[in-house]
Amino acid sequence: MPTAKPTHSFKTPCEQCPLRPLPHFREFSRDELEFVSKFKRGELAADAGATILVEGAHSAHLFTVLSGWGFRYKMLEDGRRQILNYVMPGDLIGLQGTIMGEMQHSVEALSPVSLCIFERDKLMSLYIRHASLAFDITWIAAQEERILDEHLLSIGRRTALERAAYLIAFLFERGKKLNLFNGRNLIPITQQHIADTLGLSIVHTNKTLKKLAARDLIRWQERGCEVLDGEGLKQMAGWEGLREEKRPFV
Amino acid sequence: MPTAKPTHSFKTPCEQCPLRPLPHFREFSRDELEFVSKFKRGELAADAGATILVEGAHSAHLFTVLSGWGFRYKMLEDGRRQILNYVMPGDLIGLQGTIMGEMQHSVEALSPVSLCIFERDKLMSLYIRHASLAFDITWIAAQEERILDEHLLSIGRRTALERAAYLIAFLFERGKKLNLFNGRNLIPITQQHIADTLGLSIVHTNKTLKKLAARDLIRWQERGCEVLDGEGLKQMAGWEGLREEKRPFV
DNA sequence: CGCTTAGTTGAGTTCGTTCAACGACTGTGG
DNA sequence: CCACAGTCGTTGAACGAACTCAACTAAGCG
Repeated sequence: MPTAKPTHSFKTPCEQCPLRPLPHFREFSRDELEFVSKFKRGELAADAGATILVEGAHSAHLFTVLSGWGFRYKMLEDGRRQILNYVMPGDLIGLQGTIMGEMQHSVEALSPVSLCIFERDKLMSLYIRHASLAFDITWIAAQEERILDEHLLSIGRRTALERAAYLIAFLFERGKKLNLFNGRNLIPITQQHIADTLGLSIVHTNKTLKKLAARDLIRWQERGCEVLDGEGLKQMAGWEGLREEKRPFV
Repeated sequence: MPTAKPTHSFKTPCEQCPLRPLPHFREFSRDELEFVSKFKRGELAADAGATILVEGAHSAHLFTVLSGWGFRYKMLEDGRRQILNYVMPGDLIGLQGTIMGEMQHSVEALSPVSLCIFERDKLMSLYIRHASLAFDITWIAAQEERILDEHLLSIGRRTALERAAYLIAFLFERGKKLNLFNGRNLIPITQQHIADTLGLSIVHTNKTLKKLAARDLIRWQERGCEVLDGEGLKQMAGWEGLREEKRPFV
């Protein structure tokens, strides 16, 4: 279990951020970009499987994901693990730790991940000097809350088959918006991750995924889940999909 | 199903807010109080069982709970309901709708509830003029996220007995901090609510609660759950409890 | 007094679990 | 280059948790 995280002092200026041109994100003023650029302290690269943040830690940093896939999770004493949500480019991580002291969940990289590092001490000055960015951070927190609401509904009230369909459709939609697929719609995830997200055992998860595959909705391939029919998955889950909306990020 | 909500133009000044003296909340400066008082537009009273906010609505308001118990929930097409969290004094409701347009969950009163009404249009001016209060709103959103994380862990990975113990211990701790109990530790909730929170059927919920009662952890009484041993519940759930920390509210 | 809501209990069924074993693939060291 | 261990996915069988169906009690209310 690699925990080390190579720190690069390498720093792409925010004005040239590869994320900003994506139609999924809102546009930023010169003024905002300039401030964020000063707020940014450096970059960090994590290998697949590396732990980015640990439950219980008092992180001095706040991160924005630049590229790659990861996930947030919590564990019980005896090792039972629950994946709470997935993190993708544009997502802010470590906000809880920054605002309230201690992290209460861990974050792990699913693929190689690169992150922007921000200084937690400067967050208050962002609130004072750039209300629009402060509002954005609240927006991001409220959005995360929405997603957690939907996950809760899913785990609590959907059947195993619906749950699996929902999760994969969800990851697929997010990945599409962020332009994360090149040709093949491959989500870099193992069945163990799916099981730990859905609150199912790995055996039953496997059998459930086989049912989705039998209906030609997905195909399991080389360390990942290939989505064949995103709409079919949404229909199976009874899920409306994500809202079409420009979102902010820091 | 009562949906009407009697609107009072009655308005307690924030400086005399009954919540502010509670040790659970942080202190506020004169300046902050003055601003919040102007931000407040009125009060609203909801009967037990009344719907305060509806999924899909574009609410023009933001509320802070002044007194009473309520809950947030989402429903699937076919009527399956998932309770996401409970709302209690000091909680902000309608933030999602305010920031992102449309509410994606409903809120219902569990007991008679009174609320402060805020104008959604003035939220931006709060961000511009009072960074500390803006930070507080982010704090509240991040706190809600934490609670949802814990609920997700609970539903996904705890057994039925652990889940039930966790939920009741959670409601009990929150109620205690807010001084909501007078003598008897009675949580105003039905077994149907518990079932819809835990993602269980009502029959199995009943049998699970009986087990907790058999261990003298709770007792079911006149329209509610009486807590006999909060520590025992936490232990049974393997839950650490809420952090001891002053929290903000608006 | 009947009607409704909330809680209780038993019986039978379904869904999901654990246990166990095995195949395919990857990376590593001798 | 092969042997070996480790991870990931797959499958069958037996068990257990949670569900549905159904019937019944008790309390509250018009």
